[in-house]
Amino acid sequence: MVEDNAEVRQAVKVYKALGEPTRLKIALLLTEERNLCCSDIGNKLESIAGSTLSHHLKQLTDCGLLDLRKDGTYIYYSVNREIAQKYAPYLLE
Amino acid sequence: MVEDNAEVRQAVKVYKALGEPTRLKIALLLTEERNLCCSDIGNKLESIAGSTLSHHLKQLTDCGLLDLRKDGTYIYYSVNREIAQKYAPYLLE
DNA sequence: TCTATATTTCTAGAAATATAGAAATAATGA
DNA sequence: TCATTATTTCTATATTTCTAGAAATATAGA
Repeated sequence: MVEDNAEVRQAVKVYKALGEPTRLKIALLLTEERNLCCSDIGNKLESIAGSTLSHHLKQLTDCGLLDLRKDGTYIYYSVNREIAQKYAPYLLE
Repeated sequence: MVEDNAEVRQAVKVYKALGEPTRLKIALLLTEERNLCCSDIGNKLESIAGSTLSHHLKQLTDCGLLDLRKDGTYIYYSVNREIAQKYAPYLLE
């Protein structure tokens, strides 16, 4: 029987986060270019409300796939390569 | 900019399929044990309606993650290792 | 302090998804 | 043919998710 442990629960969260077009694009974007802030990301996507973007970034960080670094008013995001490597190395190709 | 090509769309589908606890468990189950039929899978999960299981299996096969082989009344499922390897090798560990 | 900018939280509507019962379809064997 | 079993499709309902506007919070600089 398949266990329902913390690792499986994290896997579900990671895959749920990546299973949405905008979020997968954000993840791919951040593997190409590290340390983008929220508004940089918004500018690279087409017409997305800040609140929507914030919602997506929260899911990507909550599952551990993105790390963030605060610098003044800005928050810079990058892909956590360990988590990406574990669950979705496709992102890193 | 991140392209919105067929590969990215398949990735979204695969991750969406895996981003739900029951479906991830089914995928993990089928990497442990190949060629289970619908009702075998149902018996290994706790209390799930046949129609619900059918719905989940459809998503897993539609995205290419599961292969199926019909034999009489039964349909045997197994993980497509190429797709799993590409998008979620975590399944194969 | 005042202003501007970045980001989040709150809220709500619209769309998508999960679930299961009932009916339908398909295949087998008596 | 009839009964049985496996699976899917149809339908409805409950829940979740996506989206964005408005308001709130946080930081920096004038």
